Amino acid sequence: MTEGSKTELKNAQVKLKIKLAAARLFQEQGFPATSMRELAQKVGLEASSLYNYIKSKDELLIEICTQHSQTFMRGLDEVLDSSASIEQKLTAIIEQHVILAFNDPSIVTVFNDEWKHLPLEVKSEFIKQRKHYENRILKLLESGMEEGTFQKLDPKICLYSFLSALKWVHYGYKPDKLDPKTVVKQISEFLLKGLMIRP
Amino acid sequence: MTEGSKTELKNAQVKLKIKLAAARLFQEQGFPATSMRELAQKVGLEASSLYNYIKSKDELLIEICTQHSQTFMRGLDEVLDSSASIEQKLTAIIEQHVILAFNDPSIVTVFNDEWKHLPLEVKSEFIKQRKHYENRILKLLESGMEEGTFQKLDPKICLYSFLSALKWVHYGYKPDKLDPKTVVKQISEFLLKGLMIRP
DNA sequence: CCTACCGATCGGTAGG
DNA sequence: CCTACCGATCGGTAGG
Repeated sequence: MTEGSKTELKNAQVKLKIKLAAARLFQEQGFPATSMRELAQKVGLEASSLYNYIKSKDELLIEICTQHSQTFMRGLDEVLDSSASIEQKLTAIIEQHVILAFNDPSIVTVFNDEWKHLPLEVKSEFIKQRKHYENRILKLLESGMEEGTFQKLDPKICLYSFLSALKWVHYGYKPDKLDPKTVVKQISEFLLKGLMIRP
Repeated sequence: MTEGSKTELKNAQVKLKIKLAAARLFQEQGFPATSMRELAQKVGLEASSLYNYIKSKDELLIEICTQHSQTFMRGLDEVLDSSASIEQKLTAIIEQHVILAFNDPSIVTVFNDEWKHLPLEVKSEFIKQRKHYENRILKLLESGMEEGTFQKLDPKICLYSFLSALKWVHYGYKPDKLDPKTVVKQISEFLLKGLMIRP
């Protein structure tokens, strides 16, 4: 390993540290309300020194959002390409969301709430990706309705309600120390079988 | 009617106009990213003139959030005090959320997403109110489980999933021109009976 | 309701 | 990696 690549490695580590601190601040205060001075303080640098590791404040948001977007996409590929039943696939999608929300709550929050502050160009690409992601799950719901596994309801309303229902795990109020596995099981039961008791 | 009260009436109208424009901007860009210059332009004034009608930028956010909080609370009182069955009460809560989201999407979005920018004092009161609101619905879920209407699941997970599932109606992507009544019916079916078909 | 303006803070750069 | 600093913009006020 040359001296040069060692430096690059170190730089990448510092950049990662900056990115994680940024995710936490963006989560707590939102992207526009977070200043580079504040971020610098969190990682023990002066504001101007940050620019040795990153290009701009925007870059941080872009990398957080797009990396997470790719993680989601890859996870969805894996689930949909499997030979599992439709019901199993849907449970796997729930599991994927919950585990990501447990592991990286800050990043998931930024991904969910702060994408609207992306620069215009990147934002429209982000929306396109998300639309694509949603459409693939929509197809899954529709085929489940066709094959008689799922109730015949408005697929889009189901889709949005389904995805929204998963969007609380990453927030502060984790119910009393529940482990991810239990949460997955309970949410799956709630979404697949409904609140009302079965006759 | 005196001249003075006429002026007050006019002032109140302008203030309302400012508040609605603010809600729309806060929704689109978030509270910190919205400038008073921008808001002034939307209502056809100079930035400094806004301060004849409002005290501060914070005041706008405070009034939007607390007014909506009170609307929610009053609606919940009405539902819970009625003699309806638990199932009917839950449907009525869904209906309340959906109708508010259809009528005032901007205000609902600000209420949901921008409350974290409230001044510290007001914010903790806001969180307290919301907690109270959540607890009353939690009790409803728990009593439904006890009396055998609802599945016995973790009540808090149900509560959060239930409330989250209602949080997409106010966003841009209204599925193709659906009317509120249909949305209420579909969401209720989805949440109460679940995705899987009944045996 | 506007013009003129304030101090503070922003993201980011130059230069070393 | 820091000191020193830039132009731009912020929320808000004075005074009329």
